[in-house]
Amino acid sequence: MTIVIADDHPFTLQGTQSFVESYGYQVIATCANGVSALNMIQLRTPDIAILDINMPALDGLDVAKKVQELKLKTKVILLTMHNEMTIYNKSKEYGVYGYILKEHAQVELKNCLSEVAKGNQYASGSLLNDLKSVRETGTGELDKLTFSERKIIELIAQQKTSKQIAEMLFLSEKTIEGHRSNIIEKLGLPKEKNILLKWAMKNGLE
Amino acid sequence: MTIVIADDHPFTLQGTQSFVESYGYQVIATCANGVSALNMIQLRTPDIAILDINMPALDGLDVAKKVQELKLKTKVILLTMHNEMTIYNKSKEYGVYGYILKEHAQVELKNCLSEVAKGNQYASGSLLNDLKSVRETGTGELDKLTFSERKIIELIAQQKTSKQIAEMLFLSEKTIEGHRSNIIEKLGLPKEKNILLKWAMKNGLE
DNA sequence: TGAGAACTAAGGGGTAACCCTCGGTTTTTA
DNA sequence: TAAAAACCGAGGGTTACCCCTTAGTTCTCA
Repeated sequence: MTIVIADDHPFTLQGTQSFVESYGYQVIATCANGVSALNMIQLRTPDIAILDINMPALDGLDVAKKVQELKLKTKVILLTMHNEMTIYNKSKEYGVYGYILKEHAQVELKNCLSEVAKGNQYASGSLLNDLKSVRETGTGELDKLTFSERKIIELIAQQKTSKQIAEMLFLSEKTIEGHRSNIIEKLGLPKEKNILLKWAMKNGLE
Repeated sequence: MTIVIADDHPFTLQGTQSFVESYGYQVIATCANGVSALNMIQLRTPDIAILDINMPALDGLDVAKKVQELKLKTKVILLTMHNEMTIYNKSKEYGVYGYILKEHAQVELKNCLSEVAKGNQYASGSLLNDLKSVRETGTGELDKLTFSERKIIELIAQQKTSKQIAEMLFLSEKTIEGHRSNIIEKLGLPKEKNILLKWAMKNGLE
């Protein structure tokens, strides 16, 4: 089984490599960014590519997308610092085989590798717990909103005022204000000034 | 020369250790968090402690502060993902010997270690360049602010209102409002509602 | 020692985000 | 078909942020 690893932090790259090799897997290349990782994957089509999500220029998710588009047989495993629901959803969309938080990476990656080696998809247990808690408190709440409400909260996240949103959607400012109140109530947010702006920015809807 | 390393990401921890050891230095302990790092430093007083800044509970900066307070002879080197001026300033305050960005950690740490081994302070060249560029474009703008202004914008980023800030600092609400205006002017921000909140959240001051 | 910066504080004015209530229309769905 | 959502809009109110000006104190530094 051949493996390519990409991470922009040299230490993490080296650490990941030596860890993977300590379990007897063969690392055929390491890359410091997404572009060279993609090149290497196209050139050598390894069995597995372990990619950091946060890389300059082309990130791990972009590479996963490209791998899918190019119909390469390489299975992608993503490593990430942050457990964000949106990234997790996208990664499923791009046919990623594994998604691992760096915090509990040691055990996870070992299990993940052996599962992926068998051809199975892998979603780590602790990851699911983490994501569950994220869903309960955070971005997953968006499901409760209607279509127009979601459209509006996106514009709020883009720093638009009610007046601007009203103009863009050809509606009255008062209508937008009404929607705002409904959104706040549905999300169970506290009664504060700019609470929607804060929420939208915190939940990375930009 | 004895070395202790602390990082909450196992791969980075392992990578840093094997890197340091490859140059013939002796790593006597590795820690997954700041608390155990501090314990280890007090117990063994190594020559050098290489600490990640972003760790849960007690971060690298906190440990550096403690080391200084306890008058330990251990020299602290900080590793960081983000190049923030405020952290750099604080690290100087706490007598930190080295401050290195993980992006160009390999060469940097090598030089840094050999310099610190000689007893010299080390500030990396590329770091200075990075910090300069940061100052010109983004978060570095904080330098333009005075001490109290910086304190206030931090609280703004923590979602505090002027009233709350006033109570916390035992000042008049009007004083805080005055500071807000000064900050906006110094940062050259446009005249919009909540512009400071937006700026602080965007620039990750939480 | 005197100018300038920083810090403190006040008054007064504008706007936007939020709150509440009340109406109406359309679409969905039980 | 009737109730239930969703959608649209209005009036009236509170509050927080921002703007402007003025002004006294303290501190630093040339």
